[in-house]
Amino acid sequence: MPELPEVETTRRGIAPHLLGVTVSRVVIRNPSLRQPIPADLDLTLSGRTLQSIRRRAKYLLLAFDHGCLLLHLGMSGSLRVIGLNTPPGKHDHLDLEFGDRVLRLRDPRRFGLALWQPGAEPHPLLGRLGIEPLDDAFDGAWLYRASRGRKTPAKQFVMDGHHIVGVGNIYASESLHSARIHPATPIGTLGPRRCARLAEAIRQTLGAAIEAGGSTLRDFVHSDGKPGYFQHRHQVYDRAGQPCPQCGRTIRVMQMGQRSTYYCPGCQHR
DNA sequence: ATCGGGACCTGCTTGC
DNA sequence: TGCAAGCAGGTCCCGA
Repeated sequence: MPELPEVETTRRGIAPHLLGVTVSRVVIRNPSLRQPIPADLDLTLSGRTLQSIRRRAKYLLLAFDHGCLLLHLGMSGSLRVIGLNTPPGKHDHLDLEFGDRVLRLRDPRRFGLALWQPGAEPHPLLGRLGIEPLDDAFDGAWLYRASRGRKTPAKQFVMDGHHIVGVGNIYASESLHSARIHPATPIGTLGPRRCARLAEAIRQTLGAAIEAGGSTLRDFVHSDGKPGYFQHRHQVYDRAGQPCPQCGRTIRVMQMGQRSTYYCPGCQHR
């Protein structure tokens, strides 16, 4: 499920219900995520008060005074705040109980993560992450500098979290379409103006999706509904064979780096 | 150093 | 209707 907009929507959805509240118990039903959930997490967190929830890339960082719980939703994860004693489903692997409410992690494919990082140091997994696309520092000049000499296709570059974080398969296709750049264009061949267009398209696409997600925040608790932006009509993603909303040409799909890549042969050029 | 491919998992859709 | 193949929004690790 989650690309950056859903992770950010999740953060905003759960934070008001949990900030400043003390963990009463941790229940691990199935520790087998991409890495095992630490078996002693109950011991680590019980009695501790949640200080903040931040996001870095697609990681959610739940900070306590003695360390930080890292959550990642992988391909299929989701988090809900529900009432205590709500019966768990088959793929509800982890509960953080906060008195009368529960933060529940569901993840059918189990590509997610729940890891504990003691102390104030950031977890090593965060060490090699690229720039946040919504940071002021991310702009056309940054992209131009970072991409010189590279032959990687533009789509793979913007999806590589060591360069730019949070741009997943959907928003990579959408951003490139918005910037009118063919996904296979070697990133290093883009000039300053196309770099500026692409950077702006990424910021704009992600920003709009977060805003759309915000419209469903009030339903976030007790709900299994998908965030609003997910019902939103994408311009090219998952629309192969349909007409491009911009120019009417037929949208195509190709494989790039094992992922389906949607583009419009009319709008997007190398 | 950079890049591509395989690996990790389950569930849903598609096609025979 | 049943079954197998193919595909899905992420990331890490390996080898060329």
